[in-house]
Amino acid sequence: MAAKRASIADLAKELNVSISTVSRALNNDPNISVATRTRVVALAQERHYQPNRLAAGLRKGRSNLLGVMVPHIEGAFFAGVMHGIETAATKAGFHVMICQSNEDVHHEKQNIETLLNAQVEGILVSLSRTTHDFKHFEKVRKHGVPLVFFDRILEGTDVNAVVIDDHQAAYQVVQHLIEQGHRRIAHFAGPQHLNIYKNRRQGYLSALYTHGLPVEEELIFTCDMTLDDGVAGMQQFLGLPAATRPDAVFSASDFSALGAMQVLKEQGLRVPLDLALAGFSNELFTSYIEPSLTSVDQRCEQMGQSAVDMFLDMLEVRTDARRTRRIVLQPKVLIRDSSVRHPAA
Amino acid sequence: MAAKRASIADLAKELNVSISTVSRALNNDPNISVATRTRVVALAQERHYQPNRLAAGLRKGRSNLLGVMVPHIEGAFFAGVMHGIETAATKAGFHVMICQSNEDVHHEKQNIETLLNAQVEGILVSLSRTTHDFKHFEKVRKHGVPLVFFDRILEGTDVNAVVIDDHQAAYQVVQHLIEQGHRRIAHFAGPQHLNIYKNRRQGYLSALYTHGLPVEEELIFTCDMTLDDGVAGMQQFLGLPAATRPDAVFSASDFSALGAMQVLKEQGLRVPLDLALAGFSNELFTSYIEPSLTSVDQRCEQMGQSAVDMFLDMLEVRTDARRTRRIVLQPKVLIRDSSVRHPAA
DNA sequence: CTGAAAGCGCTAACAA
DNA sequence: TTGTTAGCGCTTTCAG
Repeated sequence: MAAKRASIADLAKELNVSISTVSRALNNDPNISVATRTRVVALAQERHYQPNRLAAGLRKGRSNLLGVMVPHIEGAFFAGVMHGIETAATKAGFHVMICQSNEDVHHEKQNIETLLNAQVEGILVSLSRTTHDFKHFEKVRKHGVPLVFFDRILEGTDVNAVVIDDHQAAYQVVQHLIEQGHRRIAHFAGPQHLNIYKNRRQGYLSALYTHGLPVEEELIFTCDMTLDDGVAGMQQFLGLPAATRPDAVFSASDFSALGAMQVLKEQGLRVPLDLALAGFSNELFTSYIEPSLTSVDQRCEQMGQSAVDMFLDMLEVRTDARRTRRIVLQPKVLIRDSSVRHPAA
Repeated sequence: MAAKRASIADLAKELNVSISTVSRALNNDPNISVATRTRVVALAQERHYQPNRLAAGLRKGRSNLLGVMVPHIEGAFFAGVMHGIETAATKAGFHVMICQSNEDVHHEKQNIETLLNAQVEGILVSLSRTTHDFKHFEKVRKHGVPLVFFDRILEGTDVNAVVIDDHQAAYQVVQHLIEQGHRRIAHFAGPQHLNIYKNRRQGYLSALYTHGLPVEEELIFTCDMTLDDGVAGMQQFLGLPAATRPDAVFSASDFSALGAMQVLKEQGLRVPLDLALAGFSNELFTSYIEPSLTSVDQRCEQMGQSAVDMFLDMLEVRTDARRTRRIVLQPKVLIRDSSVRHPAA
């Protein structure tokens, strides 16, 4: 079947008017009589006319495409951000083109190329875990394409970004742990070249410092934040002499916290009585496991929304692209059973 | 900054060759001398030339865009499918444009328009829960754009689709429950205009029938499959006279099963001892809650992959678009603690 | 209010 | 092997 799509030219011929008249009618140009507009619109409807965005885009130098690259789409966080982005972008008349880096710099580079020659008008990125340098993003700048990072950005770079206040969130979690009477608080830390893990670690350290607790290097386990890493980390902690063992663990990710919890259960240790636990990201399962896991809501939808807003701003004021901006969202600590010494009666 | 993007014409002028020569060099056309090709490629690199896909697409009547519409992106299932789609599409040289219907027919209609005039070359759809009729998809057919449904399709329609064998999966789950000694097996059923829920219900009924068990209408609770629905359903079952109460529940979704589990725990009832539970979808949390929840792996990645494959097929043999095809994937039942009477020692 | 015409960047005959 | 030319479908001056 595949009926050839009707074009503006087709409609024009059929109505005996010029191409530009049809175009105007269809684009709500004021310079056109109501009569002709009605005729045009009617026929367009009848012929199931669909404007060709490729052509319009080519002509106007716009594509109405917004590129998004995430490390992966699984998990509550990125799915939530994607939802926020999609909603905001659609409202602003943009289509969202999505791609995943699979936590791999190589993929990341390639995707940048791909997005660029799809003529996206902007790119929103959350870095892959294996990204240590920035060269592939220089190209984006050179092309004058607005670039907004969200959540994961490279430490020490000056880029437009929307992030949450990881430091503050970590600080609050650890402070809460201290208030619950814990004194030897351990930390599962992530790759320190990523802002998020660095800041969470700093927040952890700040809280200890402020409350006069010493920092014990042996209580900081740096890893990739998977469930298995959490298992390994907890096993390592349990291997310490009883006196130096932690009485609480603040993990920079929910998955590692879960791994730790599994180890504790296997060992017959009780959470939070024998050891308190807190994670990060408010993954769906944190509410459902037992005990429920204290975690941090990262405002994912809001983050997607803000990233799109920032992109739209940059689109308007292309000129002072020199000035970098940063939006910092306030996270929300969610206290749950895994960290409360005396659960409410 | 925003250096104007170099075009083929720019390169041509700078090299004193014709536009088509440059085009050929860049597209690996054999009809060109190695020397000129080298020169062209070199300059292209230096000028950070990016082909303009809008222009190429306009000319070739192709966009390299594949549209995907899902009800929402949260949850393990759709995220997994999206991953499969993105991977397969990228390999085939397509970009993925994503949009969500938010389980709302209205949105769904609108998104179809949007995708169509973005000139996508195909559309992959999983229906919104509130979709009861098909009109808005007729338009897609009329435009000759390949349309592939996955997972959720409308009952009684003849469309290209890739689904899992929900009937079979449900049958196996219920059979397993029967083998565990359960005799009064209840069912949380979803909206019956959707194939997936209808088939799961049929599978449930088949299993009962095959094993000589009666169907009790009061043991079938039809709802929207949310966590709250599961709570309500379980409460209703617990309200039945002791003698007619179910001893197992097969829920067509993990969330409802979880809701049921929560109610049981509150009531001090033990799973699976007092009542066995099974869900559907293999949501992440099903492995992590206690007891772990028996569920069904829907082969999400594979589904995405197959949907893209089907689309690619349709692209090639546009002619016999009359013949509809269906790919049926085999699901995998995951037996976990929530349904096993005597857990392995 | 309407039409003619140029051109966005690229590809693909057809010539040379 | 290279160049010339004609559009893909649309927007947008500039004339009328």
